Amino acid sequence: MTAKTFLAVDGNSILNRAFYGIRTLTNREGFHTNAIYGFLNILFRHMEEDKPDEICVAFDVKAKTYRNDLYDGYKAGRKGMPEELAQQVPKLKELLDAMGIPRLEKAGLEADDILGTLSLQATRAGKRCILVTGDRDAFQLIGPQVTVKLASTSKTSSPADRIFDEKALREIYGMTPVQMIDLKALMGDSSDNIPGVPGVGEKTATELIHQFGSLDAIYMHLDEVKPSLKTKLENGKESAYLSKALGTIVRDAALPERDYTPQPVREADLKELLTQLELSRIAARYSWKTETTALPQEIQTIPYQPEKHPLSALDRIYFLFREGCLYLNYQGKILTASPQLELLREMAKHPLISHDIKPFLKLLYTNEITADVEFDTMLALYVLDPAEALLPLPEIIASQTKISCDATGALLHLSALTEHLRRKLKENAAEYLYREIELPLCLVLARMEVVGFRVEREFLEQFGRLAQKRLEELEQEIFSLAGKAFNINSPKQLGEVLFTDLQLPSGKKNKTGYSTNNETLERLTAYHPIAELLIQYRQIGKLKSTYTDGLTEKIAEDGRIHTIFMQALTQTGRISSTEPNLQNIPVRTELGRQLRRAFIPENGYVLVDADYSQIELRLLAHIADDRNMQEAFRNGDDIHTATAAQVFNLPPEMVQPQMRSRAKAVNFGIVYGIGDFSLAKNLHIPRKEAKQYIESYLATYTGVRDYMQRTIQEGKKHGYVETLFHRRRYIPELQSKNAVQRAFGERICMNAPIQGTAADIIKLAMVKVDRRLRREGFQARLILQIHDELIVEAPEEEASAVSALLKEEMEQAVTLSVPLTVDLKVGKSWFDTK
DNA sequence: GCAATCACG
DNA sequence: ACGTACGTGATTGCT
Repeated sequence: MTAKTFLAVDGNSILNRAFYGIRTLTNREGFHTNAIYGFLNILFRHMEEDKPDEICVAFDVKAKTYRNDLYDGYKAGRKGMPEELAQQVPKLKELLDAMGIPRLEKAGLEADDILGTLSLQATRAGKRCILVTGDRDAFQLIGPQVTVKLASTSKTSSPADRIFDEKALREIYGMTPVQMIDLKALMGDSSDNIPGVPGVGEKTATELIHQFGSLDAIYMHLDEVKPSLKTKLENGKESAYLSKALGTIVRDAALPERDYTPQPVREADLKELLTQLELSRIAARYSWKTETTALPQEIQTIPYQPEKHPLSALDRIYFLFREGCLYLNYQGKILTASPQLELLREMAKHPLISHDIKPFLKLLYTNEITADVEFDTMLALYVLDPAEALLPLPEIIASQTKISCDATGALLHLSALTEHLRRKLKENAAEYLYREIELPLCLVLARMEVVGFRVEREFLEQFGRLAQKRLEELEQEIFSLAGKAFNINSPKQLGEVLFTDLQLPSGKKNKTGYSTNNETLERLTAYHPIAELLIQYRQIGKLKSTYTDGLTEKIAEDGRIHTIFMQALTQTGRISSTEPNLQNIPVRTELGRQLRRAFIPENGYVLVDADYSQIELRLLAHIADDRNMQEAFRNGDDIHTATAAQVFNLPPEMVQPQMRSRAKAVNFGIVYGIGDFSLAKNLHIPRKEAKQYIESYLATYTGVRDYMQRTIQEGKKHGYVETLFHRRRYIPELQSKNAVQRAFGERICMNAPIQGTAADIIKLAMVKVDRRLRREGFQARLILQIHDELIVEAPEEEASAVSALLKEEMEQAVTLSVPLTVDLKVGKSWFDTK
């Protein structure tokens, strides 16, 4: 049986930290709640980290302590508690009582004396003791079974940085816990008005302790100290011993040894208190059904309703946030400023309008500032014409409003651009797409970026070392087969080795010479053993450079990778992921897939992975209105088998694996606007045969055939194609004089509405999933989207409820002529969600 | 800064 | 005669 864990919290110290560390927060009546909110979050965090068997929160009592009898200057000059904090203390005590958390206070004792005494009692009872405080004085209490955790309100520092034990003390200060008392006796502590020895600061005090070991020893060996210091020490002797008495935490106070096991929560009382204080985020941690709990105040999009709220232009803030610098249009004047907290809070009182607002939203989220987002011109333009959204702002303004301006002047014309885009959205019937999908999604993506994906650095590094070893072995074998050393990573040098030195049959050429890509190497395996080695070398080299090394560099202080989602980049409506790209982590090969073991959830959490099954083919069936294909999906058939059965005119049970895989290739190809040449290449079959497959396919799915014709016609007629939600893509290639370009344009006509509608749907699902997770008080949060797949990091106990929520919101996001189905997996790593 | 290569949906 | 399936991002070599 392992030792029990006892968690003792310095209530006053933590309350102070929380009060000064968290922005002002009040309920509607103006009662301050920031210290309570911060205190409870810190308490919860440590309870989750340490899972203590017993807990005690200690408070000071407003009374003289024996220290005031010793020295009437003790803590003199310290300001009294501000009223905003003082009012929160009794409420916090009520809350703790309702939560069943034991607390303790005793006249004449300070909270750290209670911690000192409790920690000694706990040690004697054979328990592990963890002290949570914001005060480094507690280091003197450290012992073999006693550790100190310094609390902070920031979520960024890792728990390990805040845990102090004997070893840490030795490494950081080179001292034992007891020596910390003497250190302070010498150097004093201005915050408690402890005098110490005048003229002796931290540096001298530390040297003295290191040299002599203790205060007593110093005074026994005063002659060994240089004269100037000796005088200071002699004069300050009384003060030093007084300081030592003041700075020594009491460990033998008369406290009854009672049971500090947490008691059952008094639900009704706690709920009432939290409702009164409007601490819905805290309430959300308790699994009540939320009939009355108000929505946590967060960043939200707000509608444009000029008839209801005739806002003047001055009510809104038009601004740009670029490279860490804020540019505001304030009453017609351009202000440049750094994003200071005060300014952010001031800005957040107004409806916000910007071009590319996501980086600013991340700033608000990290500083827990709430806001209303009214318009983002980049996102509006993106749904109207994705090719334009990333152009420099002055070019956008010029092309949209015929106003010419420079980069600074652009800010002055943001309102004109906004009004113009509002009209265009209406014209294109794209208001829903913009206001209910793209704009709210921006808030979701900002949060996902801030949260990040936890990664196990050790795993990646070990993987990298193994890869490096294997690469070196392969390199030697390759050089020996090639008969010389060369740069394997240079396609040019490799081509020379393969096609000149070794005289292997060259195949495809590219712009610069012979191709050495994987397809070529596969072909060469029939001629020379070097090909197989090169394939391996390339694969492992890729894993090492891009994934092992590349990802390790991107791990942030918090142990997580924070990708950036580009929301206005792709021409189809998909989002992309950069720095690093988390949407192309290997999965197709077994070796590469192992890397996913590095992607893990926070402790006590799991990953929930939900992916749409065949969403693009289902959308093809719906959009093309192909009754035959719809039938297969409605029956729940395996679509590739069903396709093979139809095309080869066989009953499904007679379909052979090779037939299914060919049907699968055709199904994929069709979505891209396939040609016989490419299908032939893909399947390694004669072009004629490929042509035959395509013809049979289109004869089977006549709805698809007609749709392909129709969408190309539409594209040529209007110059653009649209998704179900009216996301537009203009296709200038259709006007090209180059037949290859025109054919490309036609394939875009066929593919963009399908790929784009799939993007619209998963985006809508993300907005809905995120909204429900927060409304219903889950701790779970979205962390990644990979085109047809969502990954949520959820506390273990929420896993099943979150799975159900994901499935429901994703499958029901839209109603089509075919069902959408979602597959779910839960695991302790991304690898385990296969 | 481009081309080649390869990782993903 | 021509080139040949949609959408992305990161790394490497080379000019």
